[in-house]
Amino acid sequence: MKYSQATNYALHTMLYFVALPSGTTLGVQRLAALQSLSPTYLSKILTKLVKAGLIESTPGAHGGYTLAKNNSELSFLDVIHAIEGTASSFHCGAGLPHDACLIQHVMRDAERHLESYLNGRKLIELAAQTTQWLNEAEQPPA
Amino acid sequence: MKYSQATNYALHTMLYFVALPSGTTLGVQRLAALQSLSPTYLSKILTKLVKAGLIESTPGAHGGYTLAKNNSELSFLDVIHAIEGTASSFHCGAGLPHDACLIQHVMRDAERHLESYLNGRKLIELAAQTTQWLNEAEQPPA
DNA sequence: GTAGGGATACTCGGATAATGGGTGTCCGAGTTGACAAGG
DNA sequence: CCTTGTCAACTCGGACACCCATTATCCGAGTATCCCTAC
Repeated sequence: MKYSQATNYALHTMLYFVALPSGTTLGVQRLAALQSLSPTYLSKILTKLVKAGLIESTPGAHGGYTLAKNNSELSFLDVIHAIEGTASSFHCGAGLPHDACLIQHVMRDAERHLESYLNGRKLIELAAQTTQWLNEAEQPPA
Repeated sequence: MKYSQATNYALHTMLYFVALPSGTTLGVQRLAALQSLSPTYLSKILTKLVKAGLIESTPGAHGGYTLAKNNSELSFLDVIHAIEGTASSFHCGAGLPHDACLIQHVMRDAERHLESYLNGRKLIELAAQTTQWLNEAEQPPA
C-alpha cells in the first residue's frame, strides 16, 4: 500500500501548470530541473498525463506541454487516476462468484470514500502559495 | 497503489477468528485449507498478526492460534496496520524542510480520512454471515 | 526579397537494464502433549 | 503407580529463490521553428 513516486512527480508537475498563468508552456527540461529529476523519466509521466487529457503537447521547436483547456478545477484524483490507473486497489483472489466476498465490499467502500475526498481537493487550492514559491526561486532577493 | 495479497489473507483469517466461538484455536493447516493457500506462507502472516497483538499462539502439540482476549471489536484498520505497517503511503522526496510540501499535506489528510473510515468498520459486522457460510461448508445438506 | 535547405530544439515511443518488494518454499530449532516401557 | 524416554504435532525464525512492477536510461523517429544561403 504505497503510492508510486511517479504519482508524486505528476502531482508536482500539474501543480506547476495550475499555478502558472494560463497558456504557459513548459518543456521537460524546465520541469525536470524544478524537481531535480531526470528529464527522460519525467517524459514518460508526461505522456501518461497527455493520454489522460490533463495536459496537451506541442512538438517541435519552442514546443512543450500546456495545461489542457478548462482544467483549472483539476482534482488530486484526476492526476492519481492518470498515473496509477482506475483499477481497484483491492481484489479478493478467492474463487467466489464475482463479488461475493464481504471483505472486498468493505474495502471497495473505503476506496470510494477516499476517492470522493481526493476528488474534492483541487490543485488550485495550493496555487497561491506555489506561485509565491516559484517567484522567490526565480528572482532571489538582491 | 495496491493492497498486498497478504492483507487479503490476513483479513480473511481474522474474520474466521472473529466469527468462530471465542477461545477456538486454529492451526495453520486448517486456516490454509479454508483459503486454499500454502501453509508456510500463511505462517509468516500469522506471526505478523501475533506481533501486532491481534492473536496469540500456543506452541507444541494441540497448539495453534487464538484470538487475543477482548479483541471482538477488531477493526479493518487494525489488521491492515499489522500487515502493511503504519508508515504513510505517500512521501514527498523533494528536499524541502521536514513537511513543507503542500501536496504531502493533502495526501496525508486523505490518508487520515481513509484510516478513520477503516477504523470504524469492524470485522464483527461480517461475522454473522461468515458463521453461516462456515457451517454450510462444514456439513453439506444430506 | 523570396524560396529552399539544413540545423536545431523539442516531443514521442520502444527497447533495455537495475532495483526492490511481494510472494512463496525449504529447513532447522524450540516447545508441548501423548504414549509406552521400565522400575 | 510413577518415572522417564521417545515420538509426533505444532509453532517460530531465518535463509533463499522467483516474479513482477517501479524506476531509470538510452536511442532513434517525427515534427516544428529558425536561420542562412542561393537565386
